Amino acid sequence: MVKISSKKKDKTAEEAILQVARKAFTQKGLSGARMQDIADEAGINKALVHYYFESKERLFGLIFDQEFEKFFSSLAVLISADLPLFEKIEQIVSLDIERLSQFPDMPLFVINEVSRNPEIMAKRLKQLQQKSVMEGFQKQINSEIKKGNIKSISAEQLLINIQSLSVFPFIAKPMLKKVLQKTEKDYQEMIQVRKKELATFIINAIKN
Amino acid sequence: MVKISSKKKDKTAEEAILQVARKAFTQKGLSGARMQDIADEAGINKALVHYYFESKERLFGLIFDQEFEKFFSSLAVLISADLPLFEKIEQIVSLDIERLSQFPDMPLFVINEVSRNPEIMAKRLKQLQQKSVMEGFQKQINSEIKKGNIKSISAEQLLINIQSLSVFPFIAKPMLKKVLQKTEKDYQEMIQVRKKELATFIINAIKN
DNA sequence: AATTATTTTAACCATTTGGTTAAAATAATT
DNA sequence: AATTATTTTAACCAAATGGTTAAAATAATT
Repeated sequence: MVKISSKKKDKTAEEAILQVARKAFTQKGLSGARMQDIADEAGINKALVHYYFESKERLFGLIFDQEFEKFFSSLAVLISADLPLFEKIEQIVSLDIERLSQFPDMPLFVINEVSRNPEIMAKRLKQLQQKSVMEGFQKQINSEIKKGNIKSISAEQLLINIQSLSVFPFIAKPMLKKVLQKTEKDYQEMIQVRKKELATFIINAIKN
Repeated sequence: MVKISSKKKDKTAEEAILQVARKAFTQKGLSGARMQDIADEAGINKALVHYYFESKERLFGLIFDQEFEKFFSSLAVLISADLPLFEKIEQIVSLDIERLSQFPDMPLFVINEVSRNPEIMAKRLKQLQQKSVMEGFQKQINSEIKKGNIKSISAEQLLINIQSLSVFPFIAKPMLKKVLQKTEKDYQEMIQVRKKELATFIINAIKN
């Protein structure tokens, strides 16, 4: 029988656990999340979590991999894309903010866990050939500098600037919300304004 | 006898605990830090930690207050200072990066704990009269816009941009270090370059 | 229908954790 | 020197935590 059957609305236990674990880990971190809570919220027994995922660390590892992927996926591709510099900046900012709006807990989670345990990145970063990506981007920038289109800047600093401007407002959201006394709706509107203005801000900063 | 006596090199137990606890909490967070570890590293008994600081939460609260203060202190003053806009931007960036170099763990710690428990800010933020500070800054910016010196931008967005560009490289340091394949020395040099270039970057972004 | 494999659970277990207590050591006061 | 107050410790404790085990429920296969 082709498995069209029975359950379909209620996802399998395995899926439920993953979904609940992601929420727990991204919000509370590795040390803050509780296996019992994950089991409870997934509506199953704690032993079943271990049955499917062995240990807290392994479950965490799976989640981390996926979130880490979200952080860097498509970014490397975009940086290497064959696009005019200013257009590339626009697309990176736009992509960043869309991605971050979709997964707001992701960057703080990844940054935190990498801070707690930097080694965790070693395995995950292998495939990304960062070096060639950065070199290519630097070439494009050097070319624009030589043409007199933009001021002198390193690919690294420009990239850090772009990511800082995109990511920080999501990482610091709860703090900024309080400091700026904004409601959730206000904050999201502010982010939308940013999405429009940020690329211009960056381009103005470097263009001659 | 005027207390010139005996101990002077070895700080009191209370001070030792605070120092060790700060390190533990800022590096591992509230849930990650262990009272036993704090006692061990301070070279005293765990009961003594409770004797001086009552509970983990209270000890944490003291540390948080101080780190929170570091985050915002002098910033509000500088924003309200009677300085030309561009000069003000230069000073804010400069102050930020010096402060962050001195307390590199502070921003991620504060952001994290506020994310975990936003209410924690309520009490601490009362005194800062943010509203008037922001309004004053907005006036200064509006004036510069009207004079045609800078492009249109809100005080909020400009401030978020400045803080993003300053703070993010410290928050994301372990990650960026790996991604950019930098040694500690390389990274610190990169930060120093930033300290010089950042104000210019921001000013270029807004000036006409 | 009987057997086998898979999924799920309840009941435990050892360790860790924040916290307490009562006594001991030390310092201050009389 | 004796008494009182403060600081420090060792030994506990209860709750929480990650993890295990053996049995029960369910699904798949024969």
